[in-house]
Amino acid sequence: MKPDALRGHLDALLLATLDGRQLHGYAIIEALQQVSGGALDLPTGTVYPALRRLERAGHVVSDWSTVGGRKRRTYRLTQAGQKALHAERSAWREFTTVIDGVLGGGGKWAQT
Amino acid sequence: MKPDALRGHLDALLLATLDGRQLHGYAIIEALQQVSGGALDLPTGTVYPALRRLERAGHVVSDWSTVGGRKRRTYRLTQAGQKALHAERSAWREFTTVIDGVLGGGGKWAQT
DNA sequence: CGCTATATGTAGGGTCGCTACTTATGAACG
DNA sequence: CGTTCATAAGTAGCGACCCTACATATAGCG
Repeated sequence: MKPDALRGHLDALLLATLDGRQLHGYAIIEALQQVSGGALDLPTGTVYPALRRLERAGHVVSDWSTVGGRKRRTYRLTQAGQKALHAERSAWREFTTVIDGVLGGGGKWAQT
Repeated sequence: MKPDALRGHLDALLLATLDGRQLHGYAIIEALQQVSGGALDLPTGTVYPALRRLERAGHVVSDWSTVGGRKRRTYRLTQAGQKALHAERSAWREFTTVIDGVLGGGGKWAQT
């Protein structure tokens, strides 16, 4: 998959991954690898800044914890984040519908 | 639809619009408006540079013509463009499958 | 003549994911 | 004890690319 096809959809992935549970950054990356069957292998330089953006936007909050001497910043959705996730899902459906309409067309552009 | 959700998918739209016919830039914009029911209203500053990129890449070629005193640069797909369109369609299917898998999940993230 | 639709184009900016690098700890291995 | 690897978080800077705004030109209408 080309690198930045994700442009504009990364937030949705992160919010969805945090839906119903709390995870730290590293775990989010691993979770995305798993659910995508390895197709999504996001570098830390992509995920950490994105999480901070989401926190600045008020969509997630973070707590520090220390597990086995290692610091973990654990994120979870806020109510605004839940709302944002809902909005992202709608936007995604609309987006795919529009693009599918252009790409698929049903069989060429067939003006009926 | 947020403006640059298109990021990385614009080429696919343009190639698909030119599939099986030849159009000039302005007509491409109108065609995309029509097939998307108005959801896609691309500014000329987006489309024209994109078409030149595609031409540099060898995916389309252009011919000048004058219709009613107005100059038109008419584009059509090359064989490489056809191939690229095919690749874009596959990439799009893969992309949506992956993102759908994360966003939909089937009902939360349900680790089975 | 002025205004709108048609038609193409350039300049500059801003976003955002990526590459590459840094820092730090615990565990395993010799 | 020292080296290396996995875990964990982070920053700096780059580059692609879509957008806003503007420039240019003609045809047609009032």
